[in-house]
Amino acid sequence: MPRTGGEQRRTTIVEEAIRAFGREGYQGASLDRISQAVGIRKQTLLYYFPTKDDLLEACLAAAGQRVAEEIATALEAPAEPGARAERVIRAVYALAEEWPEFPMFIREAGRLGPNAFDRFAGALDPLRDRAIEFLQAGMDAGQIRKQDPALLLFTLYTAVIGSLTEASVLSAFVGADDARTSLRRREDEVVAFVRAALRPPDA
Amino acid sequence: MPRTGGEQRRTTIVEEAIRAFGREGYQGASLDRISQAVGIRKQTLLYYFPTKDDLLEACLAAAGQRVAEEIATALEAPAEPGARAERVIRAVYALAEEWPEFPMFIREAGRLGPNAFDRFAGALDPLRDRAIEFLQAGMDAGQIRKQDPALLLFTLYTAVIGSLTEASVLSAFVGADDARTSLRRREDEVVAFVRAALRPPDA
DNA sequence: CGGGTTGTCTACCAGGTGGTAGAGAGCGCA
DNA sequence: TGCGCTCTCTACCACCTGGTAGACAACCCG
Repeated sequence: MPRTGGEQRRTTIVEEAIRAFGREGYQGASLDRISQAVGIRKQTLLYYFPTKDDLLEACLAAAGQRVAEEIATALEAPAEPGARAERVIRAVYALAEEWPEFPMFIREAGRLGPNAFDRFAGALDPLRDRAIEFLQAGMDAGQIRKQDPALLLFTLYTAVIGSLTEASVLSAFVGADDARTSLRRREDEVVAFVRAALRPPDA
Repeated sequence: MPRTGGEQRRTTIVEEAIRAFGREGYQGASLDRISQAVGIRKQTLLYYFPTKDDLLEACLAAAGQRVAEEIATALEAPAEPGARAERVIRAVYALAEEWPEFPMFIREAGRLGPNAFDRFAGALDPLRDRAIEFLQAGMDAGQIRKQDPALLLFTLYTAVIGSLTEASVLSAFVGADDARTSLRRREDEVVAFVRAALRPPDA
């Protein structure tokens, strides 16, 4: 009954939907449960987003925009390649700490096929181009191990997202050891891993 | 009508179910479509696996066993740490080439929570222990960058599985460039990445 | 005050889901 | 031959899914 009104409601729905899609997957999440989490009826949700796919679209766009903002902020200060990569990773981890389902949702976006992922990655296109140029420059200057910069970026992406989303695997690997499975430990680990992987052979 | 009989049918169903679960996710895959792919009615499938969860269980066990075999074979010959890691990665990639839905299914196992993943990883427990001992020994001998071996193994896992399963992401990063997105290219990339990440700082 | 727009609801539906009940066909074995 | 077991099927069900239709209420603006 209470009328919250337009834009606020939309963003609340999108946030809750990202949580649900991240936790249960796109197919697994139901409009009924999402709307219940928001505190409205399913038909109210369908008033804002006429189909489930429309809702997904809005989530992808919102997530892409949010991630792009965080990364852009992290890249503001200039730095040496390794430090720059580290700053981006830590920004993504900070986002994941504040919003645990976020990385899972991004992974789900990848799972849903290129179309879905493009809708997410649209906002990140300029950042990707910057990253590739930057990696290439680092390689030319001998600061980064030489190889295809786009593929390197891809592998970096998978390592970071994987370390954020494969919590079940982690607990199977090291046991339910809180001190070792904590986000902070994983963050430091993946930062060290990436720094080592970027290092040129003679450094 | 044709009676194929017991064990053969079971394995056929499990193979097809792994494909379906990998492609569409556990929730997204339906017993109806799986049985149709096998060429039987849903109720015949339910005769072999009384519930969908029973079917999942069988898939997890079969997948774990298969992966354990491949890795064990790849580890038969002794080798220097980097080469050993490379051999394991190439073995997993060979399996993925022969059976594309396989890595996706493994990732889905991780997504379904620790319980599900443990059922998959049970067969891999001894290998994990071997891997950790091996990494530790390599660190002690100065052949591998020093850090928590269990966490390192986890990060290696995420990098390899990620590079195998995030195909949509890859095409968004480098475009639909077949030559660059090919399995072979990704394989070489991730091998180089891992070798670099394992290298000790002074090598 | 009054009419239109915006927002939220109840009621309902067709189709797909995992799962049950039980009939019958083919087989091995006495 | 005939009994019993294994296997596969048809028929069915309760439930949940995404989505439609339309009533009704609150707000803004003249």
